[in-house]
Amino acid sequence: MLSQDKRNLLIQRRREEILDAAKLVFARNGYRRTLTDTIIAELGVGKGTLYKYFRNKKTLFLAVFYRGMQQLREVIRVKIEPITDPRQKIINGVRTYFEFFDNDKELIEIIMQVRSEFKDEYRQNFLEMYNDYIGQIQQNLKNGIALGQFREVDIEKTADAISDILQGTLQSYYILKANEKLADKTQAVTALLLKGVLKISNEASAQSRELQI
Amino acid sequence: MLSQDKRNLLIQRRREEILDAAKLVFARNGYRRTLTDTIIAELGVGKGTLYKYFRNKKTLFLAVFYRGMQQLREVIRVKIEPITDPRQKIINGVRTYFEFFDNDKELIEIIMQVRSEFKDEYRQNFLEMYNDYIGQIQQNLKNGIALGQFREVDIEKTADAISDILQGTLQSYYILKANEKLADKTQAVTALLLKGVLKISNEASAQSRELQI
Amino acid sequence: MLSQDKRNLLIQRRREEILDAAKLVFARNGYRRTLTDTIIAELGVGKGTLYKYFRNKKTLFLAVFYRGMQQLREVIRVKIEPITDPRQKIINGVRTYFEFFDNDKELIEIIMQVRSEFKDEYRQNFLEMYNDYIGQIQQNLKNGIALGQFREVDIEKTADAISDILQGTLQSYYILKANEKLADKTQAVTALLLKGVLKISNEASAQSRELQI
Amino acid sequence: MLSQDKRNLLIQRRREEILDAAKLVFARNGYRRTLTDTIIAELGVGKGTLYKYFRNKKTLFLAVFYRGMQQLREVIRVKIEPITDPRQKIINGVRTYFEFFDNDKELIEIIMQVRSEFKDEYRQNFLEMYNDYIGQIQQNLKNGIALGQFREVDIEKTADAISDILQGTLQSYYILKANEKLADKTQAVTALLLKGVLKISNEASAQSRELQI
DNA sequence: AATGAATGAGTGTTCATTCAT
DNA sequence: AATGAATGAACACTCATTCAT
Repeated sequence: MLSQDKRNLLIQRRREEILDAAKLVFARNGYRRTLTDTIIAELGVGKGTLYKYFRNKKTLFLAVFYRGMQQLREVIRVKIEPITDPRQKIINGVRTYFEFFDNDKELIEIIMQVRSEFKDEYRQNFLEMYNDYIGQIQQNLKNGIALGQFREVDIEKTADAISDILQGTLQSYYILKANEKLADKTQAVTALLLKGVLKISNEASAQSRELQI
Repeated sequence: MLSQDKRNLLIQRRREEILDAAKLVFARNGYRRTLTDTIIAELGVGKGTLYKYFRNKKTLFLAVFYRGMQQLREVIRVKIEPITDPRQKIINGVRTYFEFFDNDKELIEIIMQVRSEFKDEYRQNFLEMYNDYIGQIQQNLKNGIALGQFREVDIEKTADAISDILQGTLQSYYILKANEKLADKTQAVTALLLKGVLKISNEASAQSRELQI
Repeated sequence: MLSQDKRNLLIQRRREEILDAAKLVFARNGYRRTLTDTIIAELGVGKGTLYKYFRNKKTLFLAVFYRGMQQLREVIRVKIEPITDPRQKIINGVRTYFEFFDNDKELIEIIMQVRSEFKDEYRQNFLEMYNDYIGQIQQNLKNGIALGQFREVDIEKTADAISDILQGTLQSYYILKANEKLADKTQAVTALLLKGVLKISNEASAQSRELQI
Repeated sequence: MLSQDKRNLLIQRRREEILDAAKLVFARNGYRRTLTDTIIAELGVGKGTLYKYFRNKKTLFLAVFYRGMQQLREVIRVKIEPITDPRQKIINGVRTYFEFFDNDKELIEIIMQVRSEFKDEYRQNFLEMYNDYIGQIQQNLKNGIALGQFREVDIEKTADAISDILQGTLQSYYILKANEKLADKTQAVTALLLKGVLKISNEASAQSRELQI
């Protein structure tokens, strides 16, 4: 009889193995086209084992997603939260976000699948991330404005827009399966976020009053 | 007996009716959860009729999608292509894009579904739109730079980033089902695209060289 | 296009065919051991057809049961209800009940299966039959007593006991698969119900007061 | 190290504990719906232990049943066999039978389950009980007739009918889950068995010849 | 041309039983 | 002797598509 500790360790390890195999197969085939048979074949375990660890296919799939989101949160917490300079925070935030997904491309597929297959679950998770993520962007904008670095933008809407450009970049990367790395887009995205396309902001700002927005 | 023309007209009308009903049901339930039975119930025709007009469920779904994309292209062609001033083109482009989807929210759902269910078909369509859409953004950036309005940005990557922010905005709108209109985001998105968040671009630009990007 | 009437007729006929095949297979193998595949093989139709007519296996099984109970009720209504003489009603009632099941032995199996697999559904049906069945036995006892034919028995409990002897006979017949007919038991059962085993009731009755009951 | 005797005693005790837990769970949920997991949870032992004592679920279930039948036989042997007066034997037999099941209601559920799930095993057991049970009823009828207490009934069929009324009473009690005790039915059942419903047997007997049986 | 009854391939999930520790 | 993690055979049910009328 194994000690309880050893047993728990093995169970935990097995759980992770299942999540790894499932992530691989779900990312390759999509949620619907993935057969539980394919996952267990990948794993080399019996079907009962799968169902011992996860109640059903949906639960397994969402567990893969939640684990990924947890890992993203952790990276944000470690690499981005400590940064205090608002400009630097945007720059590093964008790069870190992109690098995270460069290192875990399967997770992009998983996220896209969750969005369309389990919109409710995705929405809830998305809202939960507001604190760690959009909330932080908002705070960063506030800090930048207070320090005189940033223009007095509409904080909420601008934070949304910044979040959206990241999501959108991920999305188009997912669709086009570009061979380049996401992180290669850091420069262009960051420059756009920080400086926009206009040559001289102030002047542009003056002129834009004449423009019909 | 109807004349051939009249018959064709009727057939065309019936085809549109089917697409309308299918769009409604697909948007409401998603592609997978939509039953052909639900579509014909919405239509009030027999199942054979559906299959007379569309080879299968997938074809019908993609036809709904293609029709929507065609309509978007048409709007872009009429409302955006004629604009020559680069700044104005960005501003109006964003607004027009958002207003188009405010007027056809079901299409947002359809697009999101196509993306995850039929990635290949979506990719192909996406690439086809490059000429009308990303290609136009690139041309606009070139024009703006030539006219001295825009900074000398990396045209391809910046165009991608602009496209991504629109896609991302659509995406987050889709997820959060915000009650506000998409068009309400025009100001914030446009300001970000044009001016970025930095207070004084040139100065910021100078400083950013010190920043680690 | 078939007329609506003709269509309904065909649907009704098909429904009955399915019930017949299902009764055969359920009676032969029992509810649990019956595969839907076996039923459709017996029928020679596709599986979808089965599920078009009956929502699931349980519904189909209970439909077989309910149809049988309906037929029993009908036989009781036609052959037993009209009888007015209390003694004759008991005699004919027992015989009719036994003959009904001699003519539909599969139904005995179905009833036994329902009892143990779907006790709740059986109980409800049993209670519903009280009006047509136990209620009638009670009324018959009352009439017999009023006419001076019957002793002044406890009507409710005696009616239950009469019902129980019929159920029990069915039950033991089911278990022992006797080759003889149920109806052959009519004489013995009826004699017991009417006269008991004692030689002279009155005397016995007197004596039985001394007995410890 | 335990002595062989002590070990055997422990094994025997453990076996009884398993049977007790299994009876409880089988009676509560029925054979099919009972999971071996539920039984071991009730017991607080591992699954391997269960299978050490009983080859499989069916064997365990039938062991519960056989133990109950054995106990019934023992009660009959002790309480009924010694009775010599035929009338008293019927009266006490019915009461003893009912009281036995009042004291072990779970066994009623077990018996009903065995009947429909393992008809063959039940039939065999039923036949084995003929000697102790139906055989005894037949002998009692013979004795009653010889003593002049009982009418000259068809011994086999009447014995069957008497057995059937007991089975049927058990059955309807099982279905209706009456709150009253089975033993409360003794009077009505016994009266029916002994005296029937007719007021004056002899006269009735005469008249019944005119009746169509 | 329109209908809708019939089809049947495809798949997630359960749970009794085994056996390595 | 006892454990409980692992097993995998078994099976009900769905729904896009067809085709006879």
